[in-house]
Amino acid sequence: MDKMKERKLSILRAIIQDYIITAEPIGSRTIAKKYNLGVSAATIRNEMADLEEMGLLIQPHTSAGRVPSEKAYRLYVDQLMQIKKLDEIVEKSIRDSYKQYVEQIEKSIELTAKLLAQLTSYTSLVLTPEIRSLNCKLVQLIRIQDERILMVIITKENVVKNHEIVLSQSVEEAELTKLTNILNYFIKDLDISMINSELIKEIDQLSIKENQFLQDIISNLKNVLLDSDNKNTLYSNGMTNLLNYPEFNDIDKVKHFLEIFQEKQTIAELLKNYANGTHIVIGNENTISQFKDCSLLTATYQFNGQNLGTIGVVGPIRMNYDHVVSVLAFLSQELNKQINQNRYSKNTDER
Amino acid sequence: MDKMKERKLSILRAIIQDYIITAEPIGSRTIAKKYNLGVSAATIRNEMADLEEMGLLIQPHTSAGRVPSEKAYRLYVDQLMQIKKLDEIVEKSIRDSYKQYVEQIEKSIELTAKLLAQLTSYTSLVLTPEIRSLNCKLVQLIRIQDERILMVIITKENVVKNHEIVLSQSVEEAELTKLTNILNYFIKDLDISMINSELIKEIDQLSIKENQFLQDIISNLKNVLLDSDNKNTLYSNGMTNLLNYPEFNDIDKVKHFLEIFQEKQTIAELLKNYANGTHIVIGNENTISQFKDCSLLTATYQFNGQNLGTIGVVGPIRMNYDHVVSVLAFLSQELNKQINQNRYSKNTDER
DNA sequence: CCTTAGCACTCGACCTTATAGAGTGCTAAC
DNA sequence: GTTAGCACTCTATAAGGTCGAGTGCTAAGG
Repeated sequence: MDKMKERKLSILRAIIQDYIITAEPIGSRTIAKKYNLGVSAATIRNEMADLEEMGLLIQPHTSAGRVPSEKAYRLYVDQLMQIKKLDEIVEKSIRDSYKQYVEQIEKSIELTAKLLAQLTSYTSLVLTPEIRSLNCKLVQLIRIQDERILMVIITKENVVKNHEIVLSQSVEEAELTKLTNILNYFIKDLDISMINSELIKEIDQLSIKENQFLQDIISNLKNVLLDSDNKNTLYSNGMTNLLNYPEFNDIDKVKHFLEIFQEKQTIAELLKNYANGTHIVIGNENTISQFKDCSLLTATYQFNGQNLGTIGVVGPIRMNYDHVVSVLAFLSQELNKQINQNRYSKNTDER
Repeated sequence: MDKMKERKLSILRAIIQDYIITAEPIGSRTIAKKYNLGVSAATIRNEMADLEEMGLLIQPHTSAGRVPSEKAYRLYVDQLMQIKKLDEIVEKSIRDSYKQYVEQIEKSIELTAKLLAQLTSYTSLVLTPEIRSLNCKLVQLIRIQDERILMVIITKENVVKNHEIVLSQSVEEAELTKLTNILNYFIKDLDISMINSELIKEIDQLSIKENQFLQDIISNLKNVLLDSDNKNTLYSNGMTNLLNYPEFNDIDKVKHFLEIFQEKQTIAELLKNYANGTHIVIGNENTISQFKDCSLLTATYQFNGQNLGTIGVVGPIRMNYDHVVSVLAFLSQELNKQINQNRYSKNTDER
């Protein structure tokens, strides 16, 4: 009984692996010949009929071979696949490419998107850290012109964010310096959630005008940190990679798929649902209609143990899951190293 | 003689305008019926034969109608087309959308890309200002950590640019403030080309350490202003729009076309060739192979009379030239207003 | 001499039909 | 339980046929 089941699984695995490569329905003969399972095509045929009954295989039509169902892929990724380590040479070359961007988070993240697409031949999705999840290290106010000022926010993770503010009245250079100092005195190392009205009260001893400025600025700061416009952005690469796969031979499908990439915010929102651990989302398990014909694999990267963002790959359901999982694991690990190295040294021990 | 030529041109215009809409070879009957030229199909047939001999029309095969050649489009845009003003209502709604981003150059430019794509149903290309062409108003140095500092550059046009610098040794807060002041004293209102070694000599009276910092910073500043990595970036919108047109029904064409959009720098370089006035580049007149099947229309936007960047539209050769020209003209004009308004008021009168 | 109606001709688009072959399910023998 | 054999199914591909839009040419008319 168990042995039989074993054989069924072997056959299923063979079919899936073959289909991932060929994208064409697999017949019993093919399996019997290519994979040495020690049984004849007829036996395999019987097993395949069983597997079909179990909802794991689908026959496009009577006289065609069989194709794995989404349920089969689910089974495959949960139980059947064996993840291999990446090639040493590949790993080395990846590490080398990261080296050129040491300490440059943004660049490293962008690179990750490029590498993901290159290494998998699918489409990569990489979410940048959401600034609300970070901790302010420093806020600098710079006078642009009259009542327009630039607010530069630097987080502990050394992520930099600019934001222009228009105040209700003109501000002088000296005043701004003072405001910057006050702001930093209170804000330094604070979590966003602690920047609240109490803070404003604490600084009531300032002149009315300065107080007004500060309120303006703080409300802007909160907006930057919390608002939609400044949410995490998405890097994506290799959109055209998918056009190489026969499942995207249909122009309408391509259009439907590419359109979602015009609205990157939607994808960003989606990825945020997978903000911890790794996920494999197959076909109709996807909530976004554009991804119903695709599979999405995700992993995350961290700073100081805290999740910063999600990296992922979209491809056809007939995806090389083993390989993508390896690539994601390795890249997320390298990106972690890249972000975390040397950062504990001085300023970030307290908390 | 001249009258005959007149009729030929009318027929050609009719064919082109019809083909722009239908994308199908036009027969003599169609022209005779749809466009009241007062002559019979037979006459038109004769004229069409002439036009073909002149290289202005092409017959896909013997028993098909005729299609305009690229030469015909060239003639059309040079002599035949009549540009109409945009609809008042449309113009108003465009102006309204700009209003939300008053004084925010970057946002306004992004909006322009979006509007261009929406209004034309083609793909838009919008180049941001190249910072080298701008004039520094202010440079602010912010200490991130140890020897890492952030350089924020603000130009007269209020374009903001960040750049991280790693110095050869650690720097203190106070030192950095001093350096910022020195830098600004010299740099203010200077054209990039004037930030040179002479400047460095002028400040030789500083301590060796500070001098070293300053040299580091200035060389970095020059890099930002001149280097490839900081060249103008490209906004693009409506890439999928083109998939609606029958000339892009071929997956391979789509792939070929979309691939160039992965390498935006190439397109940016291309657009820089059209940095003044308006241009219409038809089909094989394009230097980029990906655009050989397309036409590219460009215009520019200015600050204080100086060209800042290029805006453009790519679409099928069978493009609605009249309309695109109108849209480009209007948007470039509105973008100009948006950028130039209120900016002369205070700081930018000298020069 | 230019214009136009008439007509035979051309050729791709599309539909129909025929054929080949991959793959199946079933049966009977091992 | 496994396997060889075989009739059957169904798609993909090719081949042939028809239709119609559009042409070029000719000859008649203003």
